[in-house]
Amino acid sequence: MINIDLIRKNPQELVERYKKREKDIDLTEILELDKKRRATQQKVDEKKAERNTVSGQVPVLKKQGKDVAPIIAEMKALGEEIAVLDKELGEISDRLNYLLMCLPNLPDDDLLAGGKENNKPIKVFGEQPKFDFTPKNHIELCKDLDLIDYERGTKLAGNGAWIYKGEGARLEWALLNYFIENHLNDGYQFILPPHMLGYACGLGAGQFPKFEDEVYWIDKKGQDSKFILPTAETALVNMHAGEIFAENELPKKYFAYTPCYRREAGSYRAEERGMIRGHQFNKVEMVQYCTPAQNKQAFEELVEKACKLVEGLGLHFRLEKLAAGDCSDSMARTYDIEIWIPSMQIYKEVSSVSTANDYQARRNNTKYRDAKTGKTEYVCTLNGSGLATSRVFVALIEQCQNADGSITIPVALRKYMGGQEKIMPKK
RNA sequence: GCAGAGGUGUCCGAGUGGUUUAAGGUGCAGCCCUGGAAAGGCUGUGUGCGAGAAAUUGCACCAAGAGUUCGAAUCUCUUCCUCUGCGCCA
Repeated sequence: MINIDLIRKNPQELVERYKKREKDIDLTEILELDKKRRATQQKVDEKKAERNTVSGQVPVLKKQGKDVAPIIAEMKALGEEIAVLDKELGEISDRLNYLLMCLPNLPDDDLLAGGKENNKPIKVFGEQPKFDFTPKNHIELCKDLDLIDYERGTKLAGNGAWIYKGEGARLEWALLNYFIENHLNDGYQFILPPHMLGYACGLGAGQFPKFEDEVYWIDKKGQDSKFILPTAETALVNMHAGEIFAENELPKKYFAYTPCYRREAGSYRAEERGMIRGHQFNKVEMVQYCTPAQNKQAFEELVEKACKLVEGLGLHFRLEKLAAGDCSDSMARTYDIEIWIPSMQIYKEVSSVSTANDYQARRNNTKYRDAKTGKTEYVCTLNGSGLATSRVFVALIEQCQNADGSITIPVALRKYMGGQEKIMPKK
């Protein structure tokens, strides 16, 4: 959520800043409603103040033997006036709040304007592998090595579902273990959150109302229902909703493993077969809560951690700074890690590291108490995948394949696979 | 899922319609006392939305929402959660 003071003070400047996101935002209704809300509240407050004082005197007057009937009648009329105004105030506030909840985050100043086309590679790690044989794509490899069963996955759960089996399951699990151990070593706290979350979590993370139709609802869509999380961020970023941290508790560093469940409605394309995009994929997610002063360093730390994980697998990838329009609506700044998929001749996102600044904290009311001033301020929340396994899996088996059809397991994963060095084709 | 008991501030806990600061304690902060500390004493002590240059001040908040009433922590309804017991458990 955007600080409404900023909107009051300089709406035109905000409109300009949103243009970097290629969004035309009209703030006039918000400004009008805000004015109206304050005026109405003032009226209601005055009338309530009157009712409080007058009603409070009733028992006193009664004791003195005075006739209170006229006062009660008067207050009844006043009460009806209050009810009308209160209802009006409620409607104004609801609408205003809804509009504020729909406003995207402000992009950080140093971001380039525009969309995807203005994303900027910052650093390239490793080199594109050269093959002196005809490399297979990951679907062929998974079938020949019997790692993934696509047909039966579809039989069980339809399009966009697959089954990890045998060494495939083991490789996936090894990746998760490798990530987890890394985060533990860096002092992050391991969280296994519930997968079914209440509506407030989606709203607090900034995913609702916009993405209400992109998640799976348990029962029915709506505020009194639950949805299955599309990323562990949704859970992690709401754990401290409504709480006030002491400044010395920050930064707070968490990571969680969960599958991520997404409808991905209408987003499939022919080239995204296999495990490039599925309704369920595994991910380890990192989240930090920190003060605004710690924000920059926390962001760099998360980027570095994500890079280190891919680097440790010896895979070729690049780090990209996203242009304002390509950052998701809740985020002020995002760096993507994109991994090389040889068969597609393209880099695909395996991690997205972002800071929301105080945008999410304002939505779910997460604060800290400044040690010097004693005042409460909103925290900053940051998140980064560390990492999403399904695409790392794809890149890994494609980049590490050999002429004989086997794949070489990265050294970092071997201890999670009983020391095994290669996965050999069956036959 | 059924039945009973609950949900009050940092925490403990009183409060079952009214003299309006939600008692009292505890914790925390400041001050007094002390050579220093403990004990003791005094003062202060939440969040949100408004008004005001500021001091200050209005409203709201006793799990959440709705209702009854001149007036609700207190009464009614709905929902959520916790505890105890029973039931269910692929």
